[in-house]
Amino acid sequence: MVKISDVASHAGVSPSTVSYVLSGKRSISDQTRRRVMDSIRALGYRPHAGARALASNRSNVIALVVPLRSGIHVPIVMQMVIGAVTSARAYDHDVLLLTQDEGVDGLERVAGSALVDAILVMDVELHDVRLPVLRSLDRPSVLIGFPADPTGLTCIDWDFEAAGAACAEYLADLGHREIALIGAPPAVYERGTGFAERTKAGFQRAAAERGVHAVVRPCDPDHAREAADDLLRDHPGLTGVAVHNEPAVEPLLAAFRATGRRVPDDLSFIAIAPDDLAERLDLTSISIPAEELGRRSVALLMEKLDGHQPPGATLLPSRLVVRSSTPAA
Amino acid sequence: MVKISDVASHAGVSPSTVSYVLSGKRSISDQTRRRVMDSIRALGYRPHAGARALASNRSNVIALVVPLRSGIHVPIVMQMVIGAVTSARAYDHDVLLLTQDEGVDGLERVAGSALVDAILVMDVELHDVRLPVLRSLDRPSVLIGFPADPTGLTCIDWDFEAAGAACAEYLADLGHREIALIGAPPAVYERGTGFAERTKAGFQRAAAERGVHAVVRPCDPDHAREAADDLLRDHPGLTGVAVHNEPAVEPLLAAFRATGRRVPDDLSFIAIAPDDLAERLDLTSISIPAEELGRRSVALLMEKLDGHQPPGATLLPSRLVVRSSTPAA
DNA sequence: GGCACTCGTCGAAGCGCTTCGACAATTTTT
DNA sequence: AAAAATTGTCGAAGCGCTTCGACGAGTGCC
Repeated sequence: MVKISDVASHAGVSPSTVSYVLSGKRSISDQTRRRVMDSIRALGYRPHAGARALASNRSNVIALVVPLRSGIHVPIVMQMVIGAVTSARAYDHDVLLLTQDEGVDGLERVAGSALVDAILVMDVELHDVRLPVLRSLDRPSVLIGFPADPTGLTCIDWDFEAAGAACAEYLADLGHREIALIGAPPAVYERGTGFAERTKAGFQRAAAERGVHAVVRPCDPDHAREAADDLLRDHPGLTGVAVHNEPAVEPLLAAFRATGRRVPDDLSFIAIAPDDLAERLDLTSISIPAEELGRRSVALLMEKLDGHQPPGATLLPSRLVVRSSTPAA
Repeated sequence: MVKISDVASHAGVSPSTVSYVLSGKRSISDQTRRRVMDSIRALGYRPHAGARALASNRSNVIALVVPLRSGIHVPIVMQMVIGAVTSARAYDHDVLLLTQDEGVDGLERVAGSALVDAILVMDVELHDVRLPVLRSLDRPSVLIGFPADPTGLTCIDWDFEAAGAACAEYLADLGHREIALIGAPPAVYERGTGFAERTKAGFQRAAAERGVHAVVRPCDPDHAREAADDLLRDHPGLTGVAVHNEPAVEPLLAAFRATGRRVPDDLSFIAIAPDDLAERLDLTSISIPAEELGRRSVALLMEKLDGHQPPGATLLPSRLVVRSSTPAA
């Protein structure tokens, strides 16, 4: 293994000079810098990560805690992971993967042993047991999702309130007077992940502002037909539907079509869903930028590592993409 | 931060003794061990990962390279990842996530800097550019998937040959005389990932052995209807179908039903697919144990880290689960 | 009773890097 | 022209751990 002292001899300087060339923490003459860089390349030198971590008290690794629960949409998680890893690399950091079932111990382990410099937690719940630990840890963290009490924490999430509102506004602008939001399965509302409630609130607020009649109904993907039938029975004038429930999107489309409604002629259909799904089905949608969320969360983490204090709450706007499940404006 | 010398003073022993208690590399009296363990708990001591890596030349971290390509089934990847991470933790190791687009440089970086002790590569292709690097690296690696030339490498994958054969045999045993394997999109065969070919080979071999007429047809999920129509037109006597193409499973089912065939009465349908999909659609299937593949690959890696030489090739058997898309035996 | 072992523990060296203080040489300020 | 500040480099200390050799105390054997 080639070490820093090898590079130093080869370049005719001291090891500390090599270190300063690499870190840029002290000024180095151009000539010296070039000689050192040449030696590094010539010898194929790579700093030893452990030695570096020991001496600098920085591992340049962040932990990423991924959810395991069923009911989450795996491709979205994966996109966020990809975004986070890619972004971390851009900041010259690596990503250590933790699963949620390592729980509180896992966090304490990787933080306590200085394996990682910071922690990114995906899929935070309203009353997450990890919150107190994250607050007490000596390493910065960023949460994806908002807990009930985000005091002292840095959180980021999609702006579901705005997404819900955008659905209602768009449907209202199309001239619909009676619209519905079909949401997550009842269990999700009960677990209180928060996002389902926020979409609903936005939808209802915007509908009220526009003077449009709005109903909200949870929906289990396995009972899409039932949901569609119920809605149409109770609200015969229903002509605009927003769906915030990925697995239920296709069943719901099928269910509405089965009642004889044509989309978009008789029914405007808009989905809050990732782009790939919406594209495949050619649905007007509120896109959920998963990869960007991964990237942005890492950016926040890096700010904290740099000693800055980013805003405690970040809401990522989504944008409405018109496709063919709503009439052309 | 509490360090090993703090524990040592607290327990009234030398630091080296604490280290030996932790590593078990020298015998320690029960009494001393207990005192040391008590001090560790009392002080909340955690060995510094970097210091440990530096002194022991072992980071206790393995790299996991995940694929990014489109066309791979994300939930399966995630399951393998989960299996790998969980298993690694059982061996007291952590997992560093690399994306495939870090490529060769990424491997050299994490290996060269001693960030990781070993490397697990998912989704290896027939003529993968990373193969020479992996061979030349000074750290052990395990590949998930088989390249054209696996010399000097340790590889593991599902046994698709056996899966294909099992399909043909099962269909033959049910009495079908004319059967079909509907495979991956043409592009997959062209890329030469190998697994598609192996399934096909097993299917054809077993069919020949049973004296059953077998056809194989690639299939793009977006053209399922076409595939079904073609097959039925060219082979009117077709009564047994195996599908090795997850996204196409549902479209194909729909397509066959649209032709008037009832499953399983007129047509036996068997899928090579992960359990969750097969369960949801209640299909007889060859299950693909993704999480187990993750676990087993880590087990192989650990063997190599222990200085053993595991077999160069491991094929993971899959098992046939009868559900209601084939007639009860 | 002496010799050869084993057992349990300790001290010290060293893993490869960063960083602090020092210092000579140069540049800027007065 | 002298004093002060800046620049570029070096040496040495030290980050927290593992591991090697040493050694005293106990054990078994002839």
